[in-house]
Amino acid sequence: MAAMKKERKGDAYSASCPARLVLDQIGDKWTVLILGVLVKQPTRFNELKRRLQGVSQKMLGQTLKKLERNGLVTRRAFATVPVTVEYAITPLGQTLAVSVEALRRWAEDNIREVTRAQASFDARPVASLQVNASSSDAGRGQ
Amino acid sequence: MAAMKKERKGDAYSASCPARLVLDQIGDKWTVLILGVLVKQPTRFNELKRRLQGVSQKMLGQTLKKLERNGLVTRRAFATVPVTVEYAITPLGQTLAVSVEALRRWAEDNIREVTRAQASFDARPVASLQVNASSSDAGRGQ
DNA sequence: CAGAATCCCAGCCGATACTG
DNA sequence: CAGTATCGGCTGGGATTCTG
Repeated sequence: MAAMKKERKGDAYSASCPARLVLDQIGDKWTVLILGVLVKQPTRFNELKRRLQGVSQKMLGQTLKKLERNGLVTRRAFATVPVTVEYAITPLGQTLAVSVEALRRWAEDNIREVTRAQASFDARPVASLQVNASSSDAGRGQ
Repeated sequence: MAAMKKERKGDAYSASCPARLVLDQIGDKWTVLILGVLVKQPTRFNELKRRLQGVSQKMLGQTLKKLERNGLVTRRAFATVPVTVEYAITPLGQTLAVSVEALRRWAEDNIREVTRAQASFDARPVASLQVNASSSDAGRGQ
């Protein structure tokens, strides 16, 4: 019981690092957006679906369940005529949302510079790549 | 494999939000770990591979190239006998690393609470679901 | 040593259909 | 309204092989 899990060599880094936990949670396509809505106010399922244009029921439900399981959002069901369910962010979820917000700010502050770097990268000659190619091919780098 | 730029109406939310940019960059399996190594000191390819136990050459090279393209790391090649290549984090990359570090701290600070939430979630009765009856479950009301 | 190219599987995610 | 279940495409990513 007191024994700690010794990690396998292959997955060691990932599994042992708590950072994995966060990235597995927010790394997907919708979590951050959902959090972004819920941090403002509690929201019902379909309302959420409406706000996150493009999300499927499956992914919305799946992501919400994951968030709920991790204690980041709560689910409250009301026994109204057509069932009503409201999702709300938890205090724990709010603290996460803050860190995520920092990331979003970073993106907004630096998107210009990143875009510039990309353009610069894409524009360069790709030196030291096949010089005597079989066919005359300028091979545009990815 | 080829990177195609294609606008789709379904991805509008994602594409328009700069937050997507960050998550697309750090949401993968290795970026954060690579950044974690490079933020301490410049590192060669195989040294990097050694530190990130479990990464494949493909993913390491791919991820490094993406980081380089986004201006987060630099690549310097030395014309030594067996070629030597050193990767280093850029100032821009360092600012990102700071935000990522915040996320990592969040994870470390809250992993206990998340784990507890998960256990609590997994232990609850799940009303109106068929019982598989493999072993008696003490339904803890929540 | 550094990296590109290929094969292939697991999982994410969307579209659709069904339930309560 | 609020989900769940299933099928299928796409892609992330690991193992392997080849080059300079």
